[in-house]
Amino acid sequence: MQLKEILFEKLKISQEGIGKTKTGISTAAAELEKLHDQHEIVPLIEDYRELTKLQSTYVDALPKLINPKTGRVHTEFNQTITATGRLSSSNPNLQNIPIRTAWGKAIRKAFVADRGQRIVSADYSQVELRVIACLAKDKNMMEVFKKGEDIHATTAAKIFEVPLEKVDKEMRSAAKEVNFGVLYGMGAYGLAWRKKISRERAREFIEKYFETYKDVKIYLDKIKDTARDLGYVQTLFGRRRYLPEINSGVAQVRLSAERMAINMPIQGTAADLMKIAMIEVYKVIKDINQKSFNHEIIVKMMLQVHDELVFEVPMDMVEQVAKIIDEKMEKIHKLEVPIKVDTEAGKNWQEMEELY
DNA sequence: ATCCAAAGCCAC
DNA sequence: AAACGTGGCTTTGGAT
Ligand SMILES: Nc1nc2c(ncn2[C@H]2C[C@H](O)[C@@H](COP(=O)(O)OP(=O)(O)OP(=O)(O)O)O2)c(=O)[nH]1
Ligand SMILES: [Mn+2]
Ligand SMILES: [Mn+2]
Repeated sequence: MQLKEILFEKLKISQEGIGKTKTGISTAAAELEKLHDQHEIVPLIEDYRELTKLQSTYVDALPKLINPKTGRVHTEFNQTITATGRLSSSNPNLQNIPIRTAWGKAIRKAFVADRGQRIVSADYSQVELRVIACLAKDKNMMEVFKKGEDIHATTAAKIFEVPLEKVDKEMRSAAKEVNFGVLYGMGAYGLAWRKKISRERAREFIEKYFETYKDVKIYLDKIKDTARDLGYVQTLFGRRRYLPEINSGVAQVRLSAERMAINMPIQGTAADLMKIAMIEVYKVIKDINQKSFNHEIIVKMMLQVHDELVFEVPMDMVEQVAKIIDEKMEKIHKLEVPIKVDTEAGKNWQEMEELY
């Protein structure tokens, strides 16, 4: 029995303003939120959805996949799946471990370092914004990064209408969706719907965004033009994505291809930078391990999460190793803006403390 | 028993 | 007027 039948047929809750799917009425989380106060069952369904998702995908699944020999969960990193050059992870996917909600954080906390070890994580700061600032040679955006400012935080202050100092981690995270969404072609309608703001405010935000970063706008338009001419787009390092549908006569298909076209060079360049960084970081880690007692592998590169590398490091080496990794990643390729990496360490993947 | 599409949702 | 992108996993319901 489907949830939509219960809500809209049995309980006869109004369908006013509720979005549709191909087959009927949507019961997605954002739509349920609208019904939150319409019936006492709705908040319970929202909680149920979150909990069963986390239970089935992570709590039930991951412990079964612990390798008895290593005591660890091992993933596969796929190198030839994505259209942009990113890796993907499967069986299980360890690139989508929860972090957002309280229960999600509890799951992430289960990823712990071995005895005497610490988890070290190094994540590129605002990575695709830095990449696009360079590719577009956008004066204003490059200036922002040279000054060491934070566009996610700035956007959060605007969307939530609070002073910059009042922006917390959760608000900053929510602002990422706005920054990347707007960049990659989100409309005023979509922005208003996602952020629960008026269409007018959304429209104004997008307009000012591209007014502020007008070279970005010009650059994105130029990518579409060259995609139409050549039939492909490419990253800074020449990785290509072919997009034959960019010249489709069907507007929906063509516009979709245009959004793919503007995203790929940015997401792909960030992926290229990370892949090069992984090779270089591996080399220095290998050197460190070769100098260890009995050439034992003591520093381990464990995971890649698109713009983040996760390591296991002996606790007495954390500061030294983190510094080497951090510098290698930041200097991986000379761009016209500084590339910043945020490095953290902790006993588990949830309770991490920033280094330096 | 196996495959498939759709909806929904986790992450970057 | 509309229209962020990239993935993978689970559940459901239907078909082979
Ligand atoms: N199109 C799109 N790309 C996203 C989204 N979320 C993340 N990304 C991409 C762009 C980010 O630069 C990149 C890495 O994600 P992060 O969570 O590390 O964010 P970012 O590096 O921008 O900020 P940070 O300083 O690390 O908190 O992944 C999204 O909602 N839409
Ligand atoms: Mn990042
Ligand atoms: Mn990240």
